Amino acid sequence: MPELPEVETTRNGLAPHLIGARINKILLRRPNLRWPIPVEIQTLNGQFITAITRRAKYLLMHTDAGSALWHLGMSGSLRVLDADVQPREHDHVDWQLDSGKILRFYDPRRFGCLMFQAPDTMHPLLAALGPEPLTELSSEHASPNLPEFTADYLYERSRGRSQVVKSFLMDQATVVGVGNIYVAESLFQARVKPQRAAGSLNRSECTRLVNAIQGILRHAIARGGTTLRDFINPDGAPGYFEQELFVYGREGEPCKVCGQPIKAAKLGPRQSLYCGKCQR
DNA sequence: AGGTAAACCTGGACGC
DNA sequence: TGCGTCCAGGTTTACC
Repeated sequence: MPELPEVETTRNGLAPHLIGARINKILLRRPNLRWPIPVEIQTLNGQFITAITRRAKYLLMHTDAGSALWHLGMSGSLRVLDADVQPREHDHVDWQLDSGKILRFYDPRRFGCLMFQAPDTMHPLLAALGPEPLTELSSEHASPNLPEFTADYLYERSRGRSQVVKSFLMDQATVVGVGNIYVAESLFQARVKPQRAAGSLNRSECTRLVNAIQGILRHAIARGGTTLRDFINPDGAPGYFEQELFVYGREGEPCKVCGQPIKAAKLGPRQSLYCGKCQR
């Protein structure tokens, strides 16, 4: 489901409810999501949540005794509810808080995860991630020696790569947070065809791509993310960015810039939407 | 080492 | 109405 803007929207919605709250009980309705939920997660019982941060598409909830590391996968969502709200099917995890609220994780496809990160360590899942695209939102959990996400960085990193630029940008080792929606929108705005080889990008195209990725992610965050199917923020509101999509989900519809029908191609296993006239 | 395919899951949309 | 097929916002793992 969620790309960086949806995870950031979730973080923004959760923070006022969670920061300073005490975790009274962690209820697991099943032992595993994508992976087994480690028993150490119960270390967080009785702890106070001191901060909630995001690294790539992961959310981290911190306490003095360690941190919870969440990923929402394709269909996961986190909401804060009154404690008497009955769980639905696929409501897999509840945290009961001293405020009388519960933090509830819902994830039908179970591609999400809940892991434990010990104090002053970095979970292996975070180790190979590339730079954050938005410097103003870069978390302190990124390795200090990561490069900045700039046109120079993108240009140098793409040299010699035969991989299509769309897959290259979705690779979380290149830049984090960009998934299938926002890569399509960014490539459109930068006027770059998704099937181009990454190594064929010139400096000016790298500049356009960095600007497009940053601008679109910022704009989507300001809109509360994109709601397709069932994304809602922790307070139950949808995102409003889908009204501003130029190519994603618009196969056959006229390009909002030139009027040509939007095309679809399979790149790797995934659908890629683009305009054959505007993107070169 | 880089690149690709398969794997993990469920639910909804579609065609017959 | 029912069943089979395909598709979906992600990422790891196993292979060439």
